[in-house]
Amino acid sequence: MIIQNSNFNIMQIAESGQCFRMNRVQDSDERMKYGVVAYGEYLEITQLSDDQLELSCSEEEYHRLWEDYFDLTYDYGKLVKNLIEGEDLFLSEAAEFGKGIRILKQEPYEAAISFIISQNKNIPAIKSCIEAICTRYGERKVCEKCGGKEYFTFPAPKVLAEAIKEDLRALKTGYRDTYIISISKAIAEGSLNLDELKHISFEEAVRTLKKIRGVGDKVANCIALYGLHHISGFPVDVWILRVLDEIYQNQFELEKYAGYAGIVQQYMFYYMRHKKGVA
DNA sequence: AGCCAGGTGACCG
DNA sequence: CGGTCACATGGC
Repeated sequence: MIIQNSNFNIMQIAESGQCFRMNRVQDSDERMKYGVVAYGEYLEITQLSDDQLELSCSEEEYHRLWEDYFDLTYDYGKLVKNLIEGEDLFLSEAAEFGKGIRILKQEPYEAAISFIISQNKNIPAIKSCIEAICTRYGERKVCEKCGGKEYFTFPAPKVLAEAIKEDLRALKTGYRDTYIISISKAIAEGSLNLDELKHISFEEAVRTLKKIRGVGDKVANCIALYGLHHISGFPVDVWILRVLDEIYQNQFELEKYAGYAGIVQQYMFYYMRHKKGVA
């Protein structure tokens, strides 16, 4: 099916470092086409033009799943316009440059494991590690609508709860192996429920998340932002540190963006990496 | 060949 | 609280 949206650029979303299972797939044309696995399903997205995309799903599946996943009921256009017209030159440029980015609503558990793995790894390494985990522990499925494309779902907590440390190590998790098993066990046995954290305040959610082994302030903010859709989340990684330091001399006023700081952060991250020639 | 990567926990004063 | 250090391992 085809959708219209002038703030939806699939290449920008895929390169924005918020999800790790969205990859470019070859198209007969030179068009940007990406595939993503989420919620046990596989979807291909083709950018037909600046404001038009083709999704490889039925309308039923779109309304049941992907419309929410891509946060398509939120008006990013209004926010982008305000930032572009605002006083802050860097943010104005960043919003203009990344105006097709949206904050995805990923599965909380997948976001948690993904960002626990992300620490001290670069994005390509994170992606290959997660893909290896899905191939080893996920469920194999085939997408008939996509020419019989084979894919692996993200494993359930109870599966990784019973994983062997050495097996995880073989998939390049490094010292994070025990973190992965620990959080998975907590969820599998019911002492931790990530979904519940969607319905409490952002601050309280972060406080709870930071009690998990391997989850510090940065990862907690990532889980809150990308897995719980607490868009007040403002993850500070090495790139955002550079922005805060080099652009704002550590005088950035986060309070100005209260309530949607996570979206601002995403434009900053994407733009700074571009300026430094990484992406 | 080293330094860096969407950091965290432990330990220190 | 703020500073330092080890951690496991691929990317570039």
